[in-house]
Amino acid sequence: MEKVTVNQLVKNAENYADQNVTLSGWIRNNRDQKVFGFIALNDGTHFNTVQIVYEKEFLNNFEVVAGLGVGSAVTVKGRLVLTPESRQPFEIKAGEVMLEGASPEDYPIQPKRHSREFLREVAHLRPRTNLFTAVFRVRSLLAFAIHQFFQEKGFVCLHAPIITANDAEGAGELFRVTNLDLNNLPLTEDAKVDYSTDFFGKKTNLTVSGQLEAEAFALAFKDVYTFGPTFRAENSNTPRHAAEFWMIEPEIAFADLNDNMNLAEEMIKYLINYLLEKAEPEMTFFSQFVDKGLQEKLQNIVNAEFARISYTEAVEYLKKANQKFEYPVDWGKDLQTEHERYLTEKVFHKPVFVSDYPGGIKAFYMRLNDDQKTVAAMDLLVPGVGEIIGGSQREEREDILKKRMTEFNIEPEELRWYLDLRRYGGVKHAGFGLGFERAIMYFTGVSNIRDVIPFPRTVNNCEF
RNA sequence: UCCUCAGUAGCUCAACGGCAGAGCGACCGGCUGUUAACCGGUAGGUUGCAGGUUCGAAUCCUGCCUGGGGAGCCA
Repeated sequence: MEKVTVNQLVKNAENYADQNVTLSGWIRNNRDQKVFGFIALNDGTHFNTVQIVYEKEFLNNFEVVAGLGVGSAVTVKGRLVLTPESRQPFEIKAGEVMLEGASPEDYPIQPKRHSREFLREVAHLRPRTNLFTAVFRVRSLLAFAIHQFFQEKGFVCLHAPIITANDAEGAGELFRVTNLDLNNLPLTEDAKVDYSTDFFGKKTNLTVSGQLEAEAFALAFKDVYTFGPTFRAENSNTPRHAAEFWMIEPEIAFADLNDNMNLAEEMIKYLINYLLEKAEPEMTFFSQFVDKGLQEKLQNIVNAEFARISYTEAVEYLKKANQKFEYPVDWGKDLQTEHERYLTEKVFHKPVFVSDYPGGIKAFYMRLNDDQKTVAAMDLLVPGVGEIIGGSQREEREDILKKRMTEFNIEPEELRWYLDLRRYGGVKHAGFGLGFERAIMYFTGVSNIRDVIPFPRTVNNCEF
């Protein structure tokens, strides 16, 4: 008898009609009556469950099976029957139901709606629910799609270091990496911690970005990307921030900000198309129960051209908006969340690139424009989630870069190797960072980052 | 970190100064096609923690803890 998965059955039910099959999975729901019952079985290979029909007449352990609780693992042998008249296209008439692992009555997941907050407390069990089975399959598919997109275009993937001594990026608070005895710290003569005796002989931390390393590789391979974990020790308490998250950071040489935006737009559309095609049941589920009409919205985004405006134009839009903002709009000040939301949700109703921000509010490595006031930066804002991409053309002129570093209180000698990239065959290049989780949120409609990370790490929370 | 709302049965919530309740889930029973099944019954509580006000506190006050939402930081 053939061992099959739910995925195989759903996709080729006709081929298995009236055949005997064996499948193993977990019980999502079990409804018994006097002499027969129904099990909704999910084996993890497909979003759907398969209905198992069991009858007292054909089972030697009917009472045991009828008493099996939600969450129990079973192996079922039975005949596949097409049921085109019923709600499900086919079902399994069980000849044998073998218990693999029982699930007692205190199993926390019930056949009913649970709050996201409760399910976060049972993060080890929540992948067995409809919502999370869908979210995490999409996360897996999306990770693959990202590699496929860049590999198809000939990009080289590099694994940027996770431990780094770069202390000069200014991208937020850092997690210190050390193996010093914290209860007995070695001190220097002036009573500071003596890092020279630490593992690396210097102060080190977890990476906040692989960009600087990616630039080095872009100036060898031309087009590269990183895809890895990133760590920020910010005390951020929002549905969009986590202490550990993943980023995709492409970096392209002989390219400017416009090439950069073209790449970002092409990538977003590729990823959406991939999900609409490869995650049909999951996307339909999100569209029905998480974010009404999601599929149609995403389809529209694929067909639309993303809006592109400069920061200066954005400020003009905001100033003539007949809407009261809590924070005043003024050229030179950073855009607030309410401003970004207005632009993408009220003005354009689609993703919008905002580019060429004032130099004072952006990072030191962004290329100074000819106006001497703005830098070649770009953010991609999307409805609902806000900023999912931040990028720029990098400053390739060593003298200007040095000057910018000084303005940001960064000692150029600390990033000697980074300046070398400009000294030896330096060319114009650009790149961006895509927040992987924010992309998942945008594509699924799930509004809290804690619900798109298997075991999320946030302030005061490192369970599991 | 700041602002704001909430914490009552396993889950979702009601009771808002006077006997702590419902729906769902669980358990027991019934039901010959159910599908978040249905019908009947049973069990289940230190009302987040500590203190205070009151004859009396889930309810009012203070502090703390935890969670949600908003803001900042950003991806």
